[in-house]
Amino acid sequence: MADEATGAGSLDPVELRAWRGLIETTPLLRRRLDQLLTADSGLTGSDYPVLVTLHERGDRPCRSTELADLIGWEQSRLSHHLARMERRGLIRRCRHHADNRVAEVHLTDEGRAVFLNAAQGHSRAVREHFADVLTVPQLEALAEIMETLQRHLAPPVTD
Amino acid sequence: MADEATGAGSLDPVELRAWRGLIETTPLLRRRLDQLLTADSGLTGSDYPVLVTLHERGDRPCRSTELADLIGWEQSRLSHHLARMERRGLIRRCRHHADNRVAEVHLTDEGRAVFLNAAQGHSRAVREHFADVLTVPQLEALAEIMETLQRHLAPPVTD
DNA sequence: CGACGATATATGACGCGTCATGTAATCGGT
DNA sequence: ACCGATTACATGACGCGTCATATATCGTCG
Repeated sequence: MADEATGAGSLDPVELRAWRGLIETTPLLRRRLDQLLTADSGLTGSDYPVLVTLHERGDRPCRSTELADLIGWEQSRLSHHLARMERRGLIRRCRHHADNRVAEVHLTDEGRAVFLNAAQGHSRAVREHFADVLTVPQLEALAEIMETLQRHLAPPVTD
Repeated sequence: MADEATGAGSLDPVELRAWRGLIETTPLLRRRLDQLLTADSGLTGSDYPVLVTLHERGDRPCRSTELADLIGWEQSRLSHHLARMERRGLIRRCRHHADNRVAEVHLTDEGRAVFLNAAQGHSRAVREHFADVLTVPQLEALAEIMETLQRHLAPPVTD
């Protein structure tokens, strides 16, 4: 077994190209877009999904756990991030009247404004650095690939 | 202009599926593999490329900047990470005799051993959660997609 | 009512990654 | 030999994300 245990290891060339490409390129892409977003709105890449989700819900308040589910984050990650966002005045957390454990998350006026102001540019950036660079079949293939990978990561309950 | 500025924004459904799939699934995949790697070797996902690269170079020492280039990391990221790895006894840094600025990075015996011991399992995990889940055409498509994206991120010098 | 388990969220510690900055050594011209 | 520029690397501060744990509240059973 002392072949090339280089991490490349037992992966053949296509597998390796795909794997390394995915694992190396995705963070670069994310970072680039984060930088653009931050430059023109002061938001970070992590703020974005939170703001999108809250905005989509309009006035209906959103409890923390529910928000975490919608975004697909761990609860503690969300808690930390909400703390940072609250400090910056983007959101507010208030206690639920009936159940004092739950925190209802609200977009502040400023949060909403900043988000609305950022959304256009962000979408444009995603197009420019991602969507417009690929063909439609490539986008379809990518979407399917990601869905496949995700299905295998989260084995259906009671696997 | 007050259409759906939801971040979905001006992206059509395929674009959105592909984008969100990529941006959400990749970190999950990375995390899963990191957990497996850590569980069975004590290495983190970030240690891996460093060890691979040093191992591939065999005995030829590697200066810090060169290593950063090979891996594709920022210099300061590598410096921080080498500090952590050095603390754990995986690598060593020594000053170059001729040019006292450069730090030559060496794999320690333990580092090499831990890496060799981890490589098999890691490759297997990559197969299991990634390569084996996709078809060969999907792997090829993915590799090409990533190469395309990367080309567009790093505009050839003197764009 | 009161203890107890479950639920909702917060917090602390720690590794990771970025940006800005610091420090030391070398190079190049004069 | 000297001085400014450049190179190589380290460091500090800070936001991010995870894991383990704390805290408060609620539900329920006796």
